[in-house]
Amino acid sequence: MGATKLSIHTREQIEMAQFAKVFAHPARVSILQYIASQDSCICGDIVDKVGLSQPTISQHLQVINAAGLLKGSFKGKTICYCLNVEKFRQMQELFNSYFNKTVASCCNI
Amino acid sequence: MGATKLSIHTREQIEMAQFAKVFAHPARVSILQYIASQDSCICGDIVDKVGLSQPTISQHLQVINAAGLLKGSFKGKTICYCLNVEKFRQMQELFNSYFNKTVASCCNI
DNA sequence: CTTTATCATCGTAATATTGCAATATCACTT
DNA sequence: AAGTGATATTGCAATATTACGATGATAAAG
Repeated sequence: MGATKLSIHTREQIEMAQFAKVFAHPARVSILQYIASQDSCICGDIVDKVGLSQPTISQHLQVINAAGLLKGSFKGKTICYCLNVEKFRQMQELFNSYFNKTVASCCNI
Repeated sequence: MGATKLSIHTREQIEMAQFAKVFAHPARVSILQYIASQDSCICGDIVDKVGLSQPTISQHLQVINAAGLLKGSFKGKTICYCLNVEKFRQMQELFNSYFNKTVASCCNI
């Protein structure tokens, strides 16, 4: 065993986990910060900025992209990585909604 | 090789990742929802509710606890797992702050 | 003091993640 | 067509995570 049991969880719980996984590594937190901080979505600079090798950055970008949080043109010499702001906002809503629901009632010891 | 490089990241990025890791597994999302939904912080029922073995639930609880999100009396027959609402709110603030900062400026393609 | 119920811990197997070197790909230039 | 620069893919080693059975610890009940 070692693989996550998905069948016992709800679609919402799995979705939360998938989004959270994006931020569950400091490199990806850093990458997203950098992408958003640049008006002109520079790409290869992420490698220099974050301090990991190019293949490793590429791998992290795939994880972020798989969650639908990236947007832009992915072909050509200079690839433009942009934030998918719409998706990002949706995710923010999901987190906030979950957080607010969770903080509902609790025994106060 | 396998372990996360921590030295190249900021304290904030690492903190974000640590909190996000809590929600990066559907079982922990489910556990937190359950704990918060019960006024009386019942404990062993989590095992029945979530559908994983008792040791596995215990392991997940440790991860949540390590992030400081749990509170209560941890001794005796009936252990009372409660949400650390204060810490939870702090975390929510951290996420919201990060999200809002990140959605700042981006090329619009 | 023994039993019982409730959790935690240990040990272990299966799988996933992280990171990099080497290599491939792909578009543009010359 | 060959070269160049930028990114993706592959393959591998090291480590982390997930899950569970077995066992240990502890408090309440008998």
